[in-house]
Amino acid sequence: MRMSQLFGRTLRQAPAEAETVSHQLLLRAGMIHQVAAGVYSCLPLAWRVLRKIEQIVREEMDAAGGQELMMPVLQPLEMWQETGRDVAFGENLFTLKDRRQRRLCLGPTHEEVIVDLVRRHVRSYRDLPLLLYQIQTKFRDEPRPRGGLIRVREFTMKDLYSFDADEAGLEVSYQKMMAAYRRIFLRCGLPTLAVEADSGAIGGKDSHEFMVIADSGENQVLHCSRCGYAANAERAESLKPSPPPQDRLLPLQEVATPSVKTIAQLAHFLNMPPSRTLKAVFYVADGELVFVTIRGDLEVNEIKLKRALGAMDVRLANEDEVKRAGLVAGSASPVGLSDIRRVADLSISSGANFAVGANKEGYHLVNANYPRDFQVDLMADIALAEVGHGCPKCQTPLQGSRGIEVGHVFKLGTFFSEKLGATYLTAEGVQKPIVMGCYGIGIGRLLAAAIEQNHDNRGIIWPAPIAPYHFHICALGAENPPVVASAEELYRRLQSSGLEVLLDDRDESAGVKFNDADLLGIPYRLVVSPKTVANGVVEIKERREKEPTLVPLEQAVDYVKACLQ
RNA sequence: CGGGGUGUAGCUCAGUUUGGCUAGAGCGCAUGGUUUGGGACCAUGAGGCCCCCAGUUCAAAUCUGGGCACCCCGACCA
Repeated sequence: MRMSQLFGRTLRQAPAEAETVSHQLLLRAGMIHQVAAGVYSCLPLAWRVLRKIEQIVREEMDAAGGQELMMPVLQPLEMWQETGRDVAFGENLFTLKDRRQRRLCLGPTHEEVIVDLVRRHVRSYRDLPLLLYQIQTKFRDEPRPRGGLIRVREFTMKDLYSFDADEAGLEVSYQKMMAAYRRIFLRCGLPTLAVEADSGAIGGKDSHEFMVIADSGENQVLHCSRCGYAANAERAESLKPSPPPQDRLLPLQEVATPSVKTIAQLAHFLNMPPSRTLKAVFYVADGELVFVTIRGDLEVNEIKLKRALGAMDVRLANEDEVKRAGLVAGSASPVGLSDIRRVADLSISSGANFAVGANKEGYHLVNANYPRDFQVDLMADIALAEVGHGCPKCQTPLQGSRGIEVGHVFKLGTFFSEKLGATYLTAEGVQKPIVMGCYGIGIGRLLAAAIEQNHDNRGIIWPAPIAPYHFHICALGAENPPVVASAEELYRRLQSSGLEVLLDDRDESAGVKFNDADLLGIPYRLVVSPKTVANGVVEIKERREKEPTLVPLEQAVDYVKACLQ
């Protein structure tokens, strides 16, 4: 490709709306253009990268036994009503009506469609296992698109679905995919961390996210440097710090605590650490007010709470709802309460003689102990794991990082096959639901993550396997006939050797060409100038390196080919 | 949905507080010339629905009301 012909223009300054590095560089390199919030056009350079990533993904999916197919974006809403996921997705689902007023949606994912397809074709255990995938556009009306290609409303995703006869089969498929994912990200030049993840309302037991560690990541990841435990903070377990030991249980006692509202104030007022207090937090779970109690030094993890309650939707209660339930915010506790659902974190039984609210404005109780002084309806781990807590496996303090989720694998179990009647006959002639898994990779997000991970202050540094071109020839002196002739010949020779080459044949100064080359981040830069022509050499520099190598012109093609090995 | 912010040339931004002549700068773009190893220089030029609608006024980029879009934080995100 000739730079003089390439569609897209580089920018010296990044548009003001871009904040994350990948977003800025994609805009400055002229690779993407925003059409609406979370909706982008990809210009030729970006499209080449996306196709390369897709191809790597495709090869690995095929190698793992996957079969590629293609399903529609446009889907009848009825299918979603059958599984109840129209409600689960809620506003995130783009819906529309056709001319006959039939309701449709733009697929945010394809479980419904593929299960509908598979149930018509799979009859017997002999038809299993099956691994089917597509690389397809998805639509999700995200509440807040952000970070350029990091979080968008229309995006390309590879989604593979596994169909097995039983849990053991699912485990095999799951491990195959985990291994394939590792290879994919490795081939794309991206170090990733597989972390335990929340599987959501639908998912089964196991789920892993593949995280690219980057400061711009949206996810908090906790990991243990000793045993390798790693989990999304949404789901991580941890050993909490121990509160001061208590010799014996003391009698419950009321104390006046004028204008004490927060845990910090209470701890200060009573001169005890927050870990000797219990805090009350009020949530609304699927419309029902829930009273949540947790040790004062810990935070509630809403996702764990949601899972513990088996709720579709959990949110903090507002002031009104709290008042109407007769609760005293700032002085609430489960002591003496019974007409409301009470949930507690396991931490309330680690420690003793807690300070809690008296359910009376201006008063608290000291020496509250579970279960002596109060009961709960549900006790579970609903605490947010934090950096510094102990690793649940080996007790080492957990470390934290930010991560970009580029892949996610789930064990779905039989949720969809049961809802939609996807069954098979066992060798014994028994009808059973198919056991499913699903496995996604965001192609565009992977591109963005690759930039987040591979750049310097001059621009992008593409990992070679996904670079839009491998070689970038800078012809310095576009009006100098020997230089032009030499650059053109080099360009032809590289191309006819099957190499992907970008030729900067523009009438621009050396500075402009070098800066653009650094910005675009092609792995190897080849300089042809009056000097190199006079010496019969070409100057070859790796994007990551500082110093170039001089290579005799006649050896250039061989040298360059060897670079790619 | 809550909080904050921004909409003026392709990009970055001034001008809006205190209404007033033909709306500006830098970069980019076009043409010509001089340059050519890290974003060169000179000259000339093109380019504007000042986000939209309504209002106030002799007069609105500027004031008022309403709307829209985009960005950031949070909520949310099988």
